[in-house]
Amino acid sequence: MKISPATEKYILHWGEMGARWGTNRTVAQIQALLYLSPKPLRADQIVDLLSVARSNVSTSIRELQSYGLVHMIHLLGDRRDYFESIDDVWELFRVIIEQRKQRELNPTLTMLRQCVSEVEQESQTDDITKERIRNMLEFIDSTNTWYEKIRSISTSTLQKLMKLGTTITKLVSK
Amino acid sequence: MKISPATEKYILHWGEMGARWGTNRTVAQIQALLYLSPKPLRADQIVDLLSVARSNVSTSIRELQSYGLVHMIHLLGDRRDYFESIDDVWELFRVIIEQRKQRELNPTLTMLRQCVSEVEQESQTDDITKERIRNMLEFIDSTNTWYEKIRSISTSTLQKLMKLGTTITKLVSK
DNA sequence: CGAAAATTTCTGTTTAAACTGAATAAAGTG
DNA sequence: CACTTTATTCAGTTTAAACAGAAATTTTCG
Repeated sequence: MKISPATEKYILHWGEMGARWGTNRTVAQIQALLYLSPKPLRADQIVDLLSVARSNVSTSIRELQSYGLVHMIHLLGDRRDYFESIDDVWELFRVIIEQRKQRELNPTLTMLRQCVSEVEQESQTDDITKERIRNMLEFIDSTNTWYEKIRSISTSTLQKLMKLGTTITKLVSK
Repeated sequence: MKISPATEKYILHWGEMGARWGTNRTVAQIQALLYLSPKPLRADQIVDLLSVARSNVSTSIRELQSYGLVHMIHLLGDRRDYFESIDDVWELFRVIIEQRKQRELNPTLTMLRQCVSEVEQESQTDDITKERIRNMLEFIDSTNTWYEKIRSISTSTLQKLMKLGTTITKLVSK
């Protein structure tokens, strides 16, 4: 089992991108590797393929599992853990959206609600500032409900929606 | 000029969140401060309000300007630079979307297209792997065109769209 | 129950980015 | 055209996260 040039390029790029999102390079590389792999992989195989420490693989996989992007499976007569990534890109998308909601939107919503209520008491705070906080709350709130809707939409509907384009605009604008 | 408890909470939270996205704490804090500020601020005021080094403010503002989130303005008879953030949340959203497209989607699209073409030559690569790369390309491609559409939609239409909910689903599913 | 295999936890090291303060440069002003 | 104010660049320091390797733990099986 070896990594081909094209798959290596994919994995390396994914690793760089992972750093832009919340995670680190190794976590993203492992996800990419598992996504591309036609069969589930063991931790020691990942160690060989990506040349990272066994301990690093262990913690990275845990992180991926906590995101719900990677699952552990077992084979009969083999007590070692095997791992596979979600392979449906639209399902991947849904899971990531859900995670971002949990880790970013929800805490921000809580904070903004507190700010809106606290800032009302503050006579020293400018009205414009108060309104901006309210506006941001309203926006994040919209984003939040949007996320919730996305999650519940079927893949085929999602596909159609994203490709629909400005057709939708006409339906809404009037 | 001072920061109130509620606005401080906002700024600190925003700083933490910024770290989850591409940027660092200070950059995000400055954006939050400028967003909340009813008047444009000078770099030295930001230094005082956030207690960071002058040089740090300089580089952070440059980053924010490069994103298109913050603009420099001048007042008559005052040669110092003043800065203000985009204050319309929907416009903020549009600008951020555009940036993410530029910095993440476009390079990834390029990489994926290369991978798809290169992987065809690779007889050692499993068909499943090849298909997964194609699927990812198709997905990122959809996301890309979706981004482009979002950018061109007016704020009021966007607001309606996001609040619409599953009504849309019915229109599409048949 | 003890040995072997497999995995996780822990500690110390490495690495990369963020940040500061000083030095430099640029832009007005008297 | 010196002098002051303001802004940027640069070099070194700090900080935080990623990572490796060793130690410890857990699991499985004879």
